[in-house]
Amino acid sequence: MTRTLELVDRKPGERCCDVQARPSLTFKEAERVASDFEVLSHPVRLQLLDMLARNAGRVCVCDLEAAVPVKQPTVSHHLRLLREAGLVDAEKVGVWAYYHVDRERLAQMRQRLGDRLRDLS
Amino acid sequence: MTRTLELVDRKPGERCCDVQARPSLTFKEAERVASDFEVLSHPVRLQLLDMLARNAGRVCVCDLEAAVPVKQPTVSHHLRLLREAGLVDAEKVGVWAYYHVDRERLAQMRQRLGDRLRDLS
DNA sequence: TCAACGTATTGACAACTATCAATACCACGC
DNA sequence: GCGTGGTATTGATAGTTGTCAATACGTTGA
Repeated sequence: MTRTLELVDRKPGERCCDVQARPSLTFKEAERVASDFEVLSHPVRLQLLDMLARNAGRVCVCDLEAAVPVKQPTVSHHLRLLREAGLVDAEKVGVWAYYHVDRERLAQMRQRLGDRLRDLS
Repeated sequence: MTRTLELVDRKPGERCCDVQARPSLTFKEAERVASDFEVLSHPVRLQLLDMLARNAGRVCVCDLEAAVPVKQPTVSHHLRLLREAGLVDAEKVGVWAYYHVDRERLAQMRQRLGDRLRDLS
């Protein structure tokens, strides 16, 4: 509403618009939001998260490995990114590592992203 | 619930888990979702989208340029990615280009991502 | 102590992304 | 036509990310 454009009667060299639009999102805030989206922007990480979310308990790395089309070190790499983002956590039992989602952190992120998407719409 | 782990009585070489967890998300589906998240995973694109969403009408490129900490070709690059994702559209008026969000496409994406986030929680 | 096993890390490489200077393109007024 | 001004594209470069073979690490059973 702050923007009632008159698209006629403007010449090169003049202001293109009546009102200079301003961002309401600082770059720093945008960086924080972007990093949320970033961790979700890879298919393997989405598949891993999906498996962990659907399996109420814990899932062992070998099952995760079997479910995605990349090799073990790559799975480990993506699991690390998910851990660093706080979305999942791991527990070692004997030689095995069992992963599970951190439902609270995941809910927080979902809330943040939901809010942001709402603001954009 | 398909997963009632017994974390004891397992030895290396045996199955680590009772039930082999399976993904419910194919790699192809995951790729589609990931590409949605990807376009939102850069701070400059988020700032641009934010500006466009908040300004009911159209915003000219020079205002967008002034609002983000990158140079004109880079702004143009990010605007192109947003266009290719279908989230914004452009209109040329004289020498100027005015951008606006595609509310419908944005709403669709919001719906998709909302659904997906719900599934993950 | 040792060998076997599951997982994490390292290191190297390819692929991709972000960035900007230079330039092309196009509409405009003269 | 010509020059000017706004935007898009090109091309080059630097930085980042994804990938996997090789290896390290830690646990287990013998």
